[in-house]
Amino acid sequence: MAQDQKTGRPRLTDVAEIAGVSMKTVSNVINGYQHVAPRTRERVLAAVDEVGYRPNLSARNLARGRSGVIALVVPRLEMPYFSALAGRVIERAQARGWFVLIHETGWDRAAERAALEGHFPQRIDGLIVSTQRLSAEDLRMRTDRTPLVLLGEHGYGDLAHHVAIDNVAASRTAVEHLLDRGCRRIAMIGADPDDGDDPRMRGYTEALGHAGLRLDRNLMRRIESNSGEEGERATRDLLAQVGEPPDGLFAVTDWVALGAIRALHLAGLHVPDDVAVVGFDDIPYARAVTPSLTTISPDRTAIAELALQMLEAQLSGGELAEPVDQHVPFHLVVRESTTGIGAAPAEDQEPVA
Amino acid sequence: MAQDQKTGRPRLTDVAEIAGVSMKTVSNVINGYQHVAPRTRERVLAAVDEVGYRPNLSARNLARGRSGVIALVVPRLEMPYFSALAGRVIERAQARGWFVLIHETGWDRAAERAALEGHFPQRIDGLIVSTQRLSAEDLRMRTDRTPLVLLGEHGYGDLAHHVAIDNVAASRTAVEHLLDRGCRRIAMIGADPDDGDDPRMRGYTEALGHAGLRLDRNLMRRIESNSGEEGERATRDLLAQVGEPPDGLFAVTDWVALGAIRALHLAGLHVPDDVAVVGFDDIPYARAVTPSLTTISPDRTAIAELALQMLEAQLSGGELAEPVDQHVPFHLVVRESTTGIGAAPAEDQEPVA
DNA sequence: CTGAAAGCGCTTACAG
DNA sequence: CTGAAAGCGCTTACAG
Repeated sequence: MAQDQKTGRPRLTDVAEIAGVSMKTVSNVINGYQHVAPRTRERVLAAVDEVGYRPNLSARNLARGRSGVIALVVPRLEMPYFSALAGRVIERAQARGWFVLIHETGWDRAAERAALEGHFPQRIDGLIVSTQRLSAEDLRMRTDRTPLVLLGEHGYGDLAHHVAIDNVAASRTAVEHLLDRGCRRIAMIGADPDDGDDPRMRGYTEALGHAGLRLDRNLMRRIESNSGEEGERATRDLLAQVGEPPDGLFAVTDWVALGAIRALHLAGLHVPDDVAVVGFDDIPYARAVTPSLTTISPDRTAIAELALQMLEAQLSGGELAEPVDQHVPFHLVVRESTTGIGAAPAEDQEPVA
Repeated sequence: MAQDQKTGRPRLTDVAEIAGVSMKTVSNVINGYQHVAPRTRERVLAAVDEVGYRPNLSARNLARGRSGVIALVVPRLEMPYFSALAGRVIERAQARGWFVLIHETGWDRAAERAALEGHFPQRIDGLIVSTQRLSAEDLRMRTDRTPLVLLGEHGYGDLAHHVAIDNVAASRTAVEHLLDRGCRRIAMIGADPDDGDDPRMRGYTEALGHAGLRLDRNLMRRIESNSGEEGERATRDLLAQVGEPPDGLFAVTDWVALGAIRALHLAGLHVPDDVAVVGFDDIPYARAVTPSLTTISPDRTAIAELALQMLEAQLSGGELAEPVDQHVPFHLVVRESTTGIGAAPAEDQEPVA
């Protein structure tokens, strides 16, 4: 049997020869095009199986005028939320024969804008950007026409495709859980009380409102960045300034929550007996720390899958080609930081390194 | 100016035309081949700059008979050690125009062996496997000839290329640090006392030996997997069985250390005042938890870079083509779990999500 | 519903 | 040191 000259692997031609059809027909079958006689299709598939044929993606992409590469832009891959997200994006992309070019911006605004303009070391077919600093203006200014999907807290109306959980509902759920546990003085670390557009702030406000509690600005703290250090600082400041400590605390991210817990700890407060804490993101550590962290868990697989579908749609001009804002599911994971140590068992049953 | 028919991007031909040379010459310059007249090279580079030329990797790989893809095989990407490693491998691969196909085995032995045999959804040019369960026999049985580099604790002599830190020296360093802090009853969680080949066990043994301390088998605990849960269980068992608790504890991984700390905590022991703890890996969480974790930090960038170099060498039949076992640097990061809370400040200065 | 042929943008012997 | 030409393995109008 004739084979790939350089690699010894079967080629489309080999399959065609065995099946007794032309290359075009094999191509049609492999790419799932219509109008192939059922019997022909079967013969082709049998031949594919027989020789173990796998398409050469370089050749395919070259012929199609595509690179077969999409870029995923994140602040820093090493951070748990983004590595977990990247894992799912890579997985869903692989299922489509795409590779993912990971690109880190380091939270740099200019780097994020450059990414929007498609400035990558190689040509890409699509772009997924997970970041918070972009403005609507940045999007309007964009000249590059590479298909784009935005992830992250904020949507941009019809300026760009966007996938996220319903952050308002998720925050409300988190705060309602604290209310259910009997908390009445609930602090919020990491949202801007003056930003009416901040979805996590709105969820917090709504939950307290529904419970008939008044907002206490002394219990809300802005932070410079979603870091543990900032969470710790903001919580320490809060404790120093309010007479009576809060009995519940909602942090914008798990990492901020870990910092907040550290501050509570150093102030001699017990979690959750003195202060119950809820985070956001469900990073792997959330279940490994003591106390393990109650948090909002977004469906990352759904985020990745939907983002990839949106890219595909833009490439083919299909249904999802027009910018849309879509929500994916989330759920609250209840752990020790709101129920008490020992009440919920440690969950991490998988070996880890 | 003529351009890529389908994408509008400049091609090699365009550069050649502008520079007034043949495609071959441009190719020589771009690929850094010898014997191009300096003035010709300059003209070509100027033309490359002028049009912003970037090679089409699909075309290059097709012509070269390569896929431009290497596979990275890990148990689970989401686990911090592996995501951090993957980040570095992706980075070093990108620098060479390679893409990384991430492949998860879920700690399944059969999946690991299948990976060794090159069973991937697409053709790959090289294989990096980070896992612990492979045996020398698995390696000898291997029929696939794809260039391979192994990562992880164990080397395999001349059976395969291998990159790692010196695990014996690293463990010794960890335990010596505990000795320096005055610990005399040092527990080891996660090594097999009966496995003389276990490098982390050997480092532990050597350090105690040098200090003139005798080994106490009651202080050594095997675990089923490197999970927090197992670390917690083993530590709880240890505390229940020894009369006097240890004053120091060395865990095979950070995640195991987090579990151990949880057990100590629940037993009413204070870290580090009652028991000082050292982990291994320096996962991002190590610096975020309370107390932050003293640990061994392997140079992951060096691991990734060396692994890529070894793959390149095998592909080109160069110097590193013969299987070698190479070490990369590590260092001890001293944090609160051995020095006390507040003694070392929280380090995470970067915003995280 | 299927075939024959051109073309995607590179690299690489082969010549000079 | 450089050029002209074939070839990598696909896809895709174009014909039938």
